Amino acid sequence: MLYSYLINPTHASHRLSDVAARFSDQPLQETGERELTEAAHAVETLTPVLRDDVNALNEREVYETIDLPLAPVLLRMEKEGVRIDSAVLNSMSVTLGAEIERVGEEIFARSGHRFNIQSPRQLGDVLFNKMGLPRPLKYGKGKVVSTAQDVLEELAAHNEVPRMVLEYRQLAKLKSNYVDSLPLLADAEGRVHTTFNQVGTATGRLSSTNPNLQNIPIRTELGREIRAAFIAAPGCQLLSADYSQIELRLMAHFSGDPLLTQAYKTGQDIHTLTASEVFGVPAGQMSKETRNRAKAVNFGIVYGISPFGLAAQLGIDQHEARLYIETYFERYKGVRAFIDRLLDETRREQRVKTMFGRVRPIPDIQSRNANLRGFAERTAVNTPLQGTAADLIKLAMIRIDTKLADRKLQSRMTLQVHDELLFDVPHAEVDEVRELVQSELEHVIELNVPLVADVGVGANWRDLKS
DNA sequence: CTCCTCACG
DNA sequence: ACGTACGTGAGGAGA
Repeated sequence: MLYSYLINPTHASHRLSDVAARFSDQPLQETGERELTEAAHAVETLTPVLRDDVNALNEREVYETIDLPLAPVLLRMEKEGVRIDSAVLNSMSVTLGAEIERVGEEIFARSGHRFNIQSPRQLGDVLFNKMGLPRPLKYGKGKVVSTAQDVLEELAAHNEVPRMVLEYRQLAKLKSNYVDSLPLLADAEGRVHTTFNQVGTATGRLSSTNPNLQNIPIRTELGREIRAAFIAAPGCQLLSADYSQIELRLMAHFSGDPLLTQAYKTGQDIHTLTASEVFGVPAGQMSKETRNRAKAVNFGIVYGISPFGLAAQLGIDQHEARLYIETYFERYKGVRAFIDRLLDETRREQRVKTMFGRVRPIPDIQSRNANLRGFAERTAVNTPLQGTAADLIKLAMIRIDTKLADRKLQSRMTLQVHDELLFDVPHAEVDEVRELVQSELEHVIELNVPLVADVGVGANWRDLKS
């Protein structure tokens, strides 16, 4: 919100916003005199308007203590870049290309048709018309029958082709999005330089473009191979520090819920606790599966839970999901009370705020359209959590940047991935910087529960050891 | 250009 | 009855 009022095209003239967009996305060396003149004019014209907006929304605090001092930090991170091993990626490209070819031929053979697997329209035609696989009931609404992941996973029970399509898609995605594109963007030192957009999200998070370095794979083994190609600078180690469950800890802090607060104060496993409370399974004899279902419930709380969403996530029916949610709120009474208060305030004010006063308008909270209102309510719950987490890591980044400079350290902060920071750290500085970064993250502000940051160090972004 | 899909937190 | 989990960005298809 802050930045949407700062630079958002919808709030400025198209001409000026175009200039601002072009300017912000371009290296200074490649910016000509004419563009600089236009940019200067844009700044001169926009400044008084935007300053008034910031004042009107009482966003001076968040602007002056967080977003303004963060800007030069982000600039340094962009210029520093992240080192990649292009040889590793180029070799992966060859392997992936062969795999894609092989799986593609297999799909053609098993389905009995040759078609463009990457076309959802052609794929849907083959699966549902030509092969006669069961059309998903709930996804028949649009023009094209959905062939999204969850649909194909359902179909995998009936036929082997959907599973092969999912594999094909995974391989194609990794190849085109990361393996083939990143080496093209590396500079002479093998470093890639993202652009952080500080003024593009609704919650106050950063985003990362050209390339997006905030969505580098990690969740699958094959994806993690790509992370291994992100390597330390010569003479350095990579150091990564990430917050543990910061949004749920903020829920504990904001709500003051006794059970949640006590759990974090005593270092309990929160997903195991939720599983015991909601599913009634004793912590001692709990399966991974049960804990994972509880983890989905906890995620749901942060997202602004709904029976529909939880049901879809867990693959259960909505009535069962509703029971889980009711049980959750009976156990975590303070969480329910907090959400009730928050929604009341949002209905009155038609906006939510983060801990540092970052504002997001939620006009749809008053809508007579239940669908829009539902969106608005979930947004109202999620934004203070996601947005405050964004405030906190930004503040920590500013302080870390200052301390690294004050102590004349050669370590460099290179990336932010929402709840994680990445650094290039000379071997001799590892112990000191590990301590510095962890401490700044964990003590960035005092809450009524501890903030916990985990730190890992290694030669690449995949093989980190605490 | 929009839509679909899927990578991340 | 309806129908979405919150927040992003990128590549490919198809118009």
